[in-house]
Amino acid sequence: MAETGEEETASPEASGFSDLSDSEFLEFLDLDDESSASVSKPGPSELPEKDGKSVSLQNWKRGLDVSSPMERFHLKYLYVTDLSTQNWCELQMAFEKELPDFLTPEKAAVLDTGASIHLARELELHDLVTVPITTKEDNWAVKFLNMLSMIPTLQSEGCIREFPVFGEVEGVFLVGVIDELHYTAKGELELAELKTRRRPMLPLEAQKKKDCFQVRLYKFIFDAMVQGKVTPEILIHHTKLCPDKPLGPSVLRHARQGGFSVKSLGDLMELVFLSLTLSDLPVIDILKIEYIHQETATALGTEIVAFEEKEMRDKVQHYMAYWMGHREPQGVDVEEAWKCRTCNYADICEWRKGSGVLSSTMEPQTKKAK
DNA sequence: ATTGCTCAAGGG
Repeated sequence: MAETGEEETASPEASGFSDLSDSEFLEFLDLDDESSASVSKPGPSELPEKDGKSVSLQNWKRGLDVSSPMERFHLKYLYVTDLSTQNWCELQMAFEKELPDFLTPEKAAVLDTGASIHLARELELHDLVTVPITTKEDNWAVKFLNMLSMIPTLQSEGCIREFPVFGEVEGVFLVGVIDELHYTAKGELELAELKTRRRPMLPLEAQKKKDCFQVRLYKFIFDAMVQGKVTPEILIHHTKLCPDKPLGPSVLRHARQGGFSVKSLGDLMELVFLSLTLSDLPVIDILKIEYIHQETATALGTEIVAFEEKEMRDKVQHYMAYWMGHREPQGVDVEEAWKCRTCNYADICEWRKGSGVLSSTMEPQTKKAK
């Protein structure tokens, strides 16, 4: 299985030895956080609100007019986990998108351990090969090549891990990765999502809710893909990929080694589309979440999740209304205010002050005029 | 140039 490795082409003096060998195994995935230091924040802080008149003088160049979060954050698409984070707390997710996140070391360590466990599981099934890439086209090409190698495995009822999914949902393009797909003894296609936990305890209800939402969304997107609803045109429209842009040499080499004679990204997209729709892949029958303890790998619990498409779609629609700029972001309900205790943005968040608890107790007798 | 723009999930 191929894994993309970023290559610095921007700095001319580093052109010599920056290549990663394309057969390098990924032994350490520790991403250096130093790159986040150079994030330039497009200051959304100083928008002059003026007097409410529509600022729609069409030829004002800069986006002074109101824009959706998708535009403000310069997003062409969202990750599935963006929406599950949004399920946890919409405001926290919004803060994370606009401020470079400052994870505490403890939190980072838990995430890191989780990532390692997931990587170890993936390595049980196949080796990883690093393919140097320089463009987003290369990156998607590698993703497609991985899919092309996994689909036949799935078709012959094998087990695959880290399967990419993408598609348009409620007008917004979503990109994600399914942990694992396999068939049960009864021949049903089962999605298995692994969640590792720092403490050997069952997850709280709020955690389960979020995880259930995540796997339902995966099924929704995967099903749409095998049903031919996700076309190359839709993909290109949202991602602005250039199907004719030449692919990097390492990607082309990797494709050839995989037995795919493709010249362009467009070729690959067609191939993936055909493979997805002509392989007789079923929709996902069963959604399963497994919780295990990080340190001991002890099983903590297994959830079989009902699809409940209607509820899931209503939720997505509500979330997308935020992303499209149709409504303001919301914080958690009072009964979930405990989430704020571990939130990095609690001190700059205005939600708790303005919501429920106070406003109801602060107007005691104004209504009792009889 | 008026310039540009994404590896997803990782856990609570």
